Amino acid sequence: MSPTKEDYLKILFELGGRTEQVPNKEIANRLNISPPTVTEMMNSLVKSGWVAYTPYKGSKLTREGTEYAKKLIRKHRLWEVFLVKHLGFSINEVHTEAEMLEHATSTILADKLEHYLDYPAHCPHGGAISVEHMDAQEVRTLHLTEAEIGVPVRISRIVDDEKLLHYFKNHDLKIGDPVTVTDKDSGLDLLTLHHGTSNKEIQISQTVAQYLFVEHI
Amino acid sequence: MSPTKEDYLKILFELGGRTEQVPNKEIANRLNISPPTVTEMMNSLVKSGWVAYTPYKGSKLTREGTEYAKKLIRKHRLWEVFLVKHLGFSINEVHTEAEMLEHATSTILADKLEHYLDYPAHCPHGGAISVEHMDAQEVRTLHLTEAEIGVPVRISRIVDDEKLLHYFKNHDLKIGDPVTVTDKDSGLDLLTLHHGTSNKEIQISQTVAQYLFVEHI
DNA sequence: GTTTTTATTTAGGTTACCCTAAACTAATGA
DNA sequence: TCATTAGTTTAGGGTAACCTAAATAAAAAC
Ligand SMILES: [Mn+2]
Ligand SMILES: [Mn+2]
Ligand SMILES: [Mn+2]
Ligand SMILES: [Mn+2]
Repeated sequence: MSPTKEDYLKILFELGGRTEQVPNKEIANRLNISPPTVTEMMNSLVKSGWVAYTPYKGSKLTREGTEYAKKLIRKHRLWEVFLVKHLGFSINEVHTEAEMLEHATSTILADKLEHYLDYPAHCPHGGAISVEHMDAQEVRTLHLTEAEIGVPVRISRIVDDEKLLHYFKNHDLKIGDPVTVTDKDSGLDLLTLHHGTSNKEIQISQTVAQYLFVEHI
Repeated sequence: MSPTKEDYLKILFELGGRTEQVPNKEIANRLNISPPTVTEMMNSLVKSGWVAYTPYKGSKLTREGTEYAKKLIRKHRLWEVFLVKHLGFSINEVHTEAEMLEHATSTILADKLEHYLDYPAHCPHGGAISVEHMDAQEVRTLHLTEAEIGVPVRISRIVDDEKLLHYFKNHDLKIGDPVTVTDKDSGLDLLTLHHGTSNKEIQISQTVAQYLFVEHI
């Protein structure tokens, strides 16, 4: 498996490809490549058994594809922990580094690294590290946009994208913070929430709020 | 620069390409690729300024090529130190892992890793890590085959190749050991040496002894 | 229920990195 | 010096991973 193909599987996983069919365009957007390239690659991934692809509908990961993606994400997150905890990188910097290291990591290396890090449960962005816990986290957490108004929740995960991380930092939102959604305005694409620790009112875009995951307290 | 091209530069460096012209065949042998592929790649490396190539004669690294190779080797060796000292890999295992990690390492990452490791002077195989010390080590050390008979020397570096490391381990030779060459037989390709610590006599092949570096005590 | 728009695929093309077979150059040695 | 051999290059070809332009299918709008 080439780094390129590994990244396709990972993106597919992140876009919900283990349960739903992901349209080509979403993959193309995420990876900044042209749609025909995605079609071509999906056919190739089908041939090697990682993906089930229905023309004009989209792609789903096979069981093998899902397993592969999870293992890759585990490596990615282990490196992130190492980079932040031991090398002193900031949370916003680690994604790019881990994006490369993940492809250069054997299973043995990942195992030894995990042992060395003392089996951390989450990456700096709140993502579950162990392959077994990834599904559980998926079930337990919900997008901030899905949280009911008035029900207190806790921020548990932030999708690790450079721009998003900056946006959330600028709005003083971080993992562990207790928040309560007080208003959702779809027309203005605005989500208003009450921030538990600072006791302040924060307004963020609903589009961006999709990438903030919370769980019930 | 692709991992492939980076490895070409590194091999060129290891084969003496910063001072002498390295013939295509040697590169082809080392990388297990066909000679025509090497010709093609050398032309490409010339175009980007890393290599000076004389058809039918061989390739030399330019100043820029040499610098690039050294930086890559530094990354390789830093990872080796990390893998052995912190993750508990054996000296024989680390080369393959580092061979991949080196290409996934930004300068910032290398710098932070070096700091974290507390600026080690050598990799587990005795190779100098700092770019400044690489040249000095090159000047100071000599191939075991070049050591004069009767003059005591110390093993300071072993070329990190899986098979070679096994060979040396099987013959109870490791970095730091004081040895004295007692006989060299070119016909039989044999080199006899007296091992200072164990007080035993050891016989190894001269071909292989080329990959053992020593310095005067 | 057409028409228009959007998404996807097909067709054809490029570059990087690999190959084998054949031609050629350079070194060796009779 | 001329023939053999070893090393290198040229010629031609393949796959992976990208692209644009054009054709086609599906969804949305009228
Ligand atoms: Mn990646
Ligand atoms: Mn993360
Ligand atoms: Mn390498
Ligand atoms: Mn080494």
